[in-house]
Amino acid sequence: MTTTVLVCDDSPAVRESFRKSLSTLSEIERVTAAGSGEEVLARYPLERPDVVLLDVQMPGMGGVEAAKRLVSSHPDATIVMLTMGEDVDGVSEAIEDGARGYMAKNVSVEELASTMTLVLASNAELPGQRGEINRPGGRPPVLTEREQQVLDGMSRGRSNAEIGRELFLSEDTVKTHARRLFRKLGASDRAQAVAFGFRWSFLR
Amino acid sequence: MTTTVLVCDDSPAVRESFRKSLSTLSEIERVTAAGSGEEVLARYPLERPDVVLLDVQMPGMGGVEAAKRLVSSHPDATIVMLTMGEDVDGVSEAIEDGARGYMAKNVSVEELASTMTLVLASNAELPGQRGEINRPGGRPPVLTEREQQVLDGMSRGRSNAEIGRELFLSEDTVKTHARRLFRKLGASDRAQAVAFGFRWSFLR
DNA sequence: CCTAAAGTCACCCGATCGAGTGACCGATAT
DNA sequence: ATATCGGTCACTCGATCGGGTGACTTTAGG
Repeated sequence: MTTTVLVCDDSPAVRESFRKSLSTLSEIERVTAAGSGEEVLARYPLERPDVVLLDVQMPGMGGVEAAKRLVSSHPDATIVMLTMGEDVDGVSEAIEDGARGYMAKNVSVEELASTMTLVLASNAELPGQRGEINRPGGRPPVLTEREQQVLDGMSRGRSNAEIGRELFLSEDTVKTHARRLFRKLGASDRAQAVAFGFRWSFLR
Repeated sequence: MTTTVLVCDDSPAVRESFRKSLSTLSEIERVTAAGSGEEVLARYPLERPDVVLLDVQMPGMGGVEAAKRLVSSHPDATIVMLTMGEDVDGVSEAIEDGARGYMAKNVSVEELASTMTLVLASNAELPGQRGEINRPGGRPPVLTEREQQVLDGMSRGRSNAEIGRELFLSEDTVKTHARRLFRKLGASDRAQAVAFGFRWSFLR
């Protein structure tokens, strides 16, 4: 399954503890560790772990803030909060912001295993394969020929004017198709449109 | 193999003739037809045929000009020029511009078959799989962590300022990483950078 | 029959981008 | 010992982008 986990806690002891426990689980392929919320935000896009275990209380950016920012930049991130026990308020806030669950730091290996299984199972409700996960929700949008041609031009680094020249259209017309394309894909700019184009297999 | 061919000739009779002949070849999956150079340029990005058969002499945009424009926008296109026999000058010009070969319009089915086999075989010298073909030449560039993070942000539709906020960097710093990223990928803007990101598997 | 969708083109406007340049720092390589 | 590379930040400038709006036409659908 190549399941990877990113553990974040300011205490090296806790990180090592989780790393060791997680390594004993057969479904976990790789475990990496971070010591701060900032580090999590920096590493997430590089490692793209399947699950992030995030301590609630940390110096600097707390786990709740880190969860919030992580969710806003990566809505598909799977986050499980770690708590010592008494910060119920922070946990519930993080869960409202998108964390999938919580767990006490002093869990047994058995509890850890069942929690991870549960979280990964709920992941399995999603399309499943990596690459499917990044797809925006809902059914694939239907693009017109023009929209596909414009998207294709964008992916080749062409400006709207250049695309117009290639397709024998005015730049303004290209912009109209581009605007409709963005709406259909839910993209905010051409870079994101190209990304969605690949994820929906409009581009190769 | 799902090999597809796009035939372009201003004469419907010639188009139909090639369509029929090509259909008898087992390695050809699908044949589509166009009646002008403009149509070829418009349809290519939509159909992405494996081979384009292009008549040299056509009203409006000639086959040579069409080949030139097609190659400039799609360097990986495989083009075979079709000639009645006397336009050697145009054929050689098209070949210099990127066409893979030429063929007389009155070829027998056997000659057609051997030419297609040859062209498809020389295609096989390339990486092979669709999706590999679109990769820029050379070895995959080595991106730094920052460059990957910036690329990731771009694929999510973030502006440079937003990426800066996510990574705790100034917008100017993000722009510097973006510029270096473009250089390494050979991209002219963020949309193309994202496209290359997917093709090099930096993005998913 | 009329509406909706797609295609075409135009004008305005503020935000963003990308190029170019220069600079300082630390680590690594030569 | 010095050069290179990656990371950081700043400033300028012209080009491009994306939003908003409106309008005309054709085709398809209800």
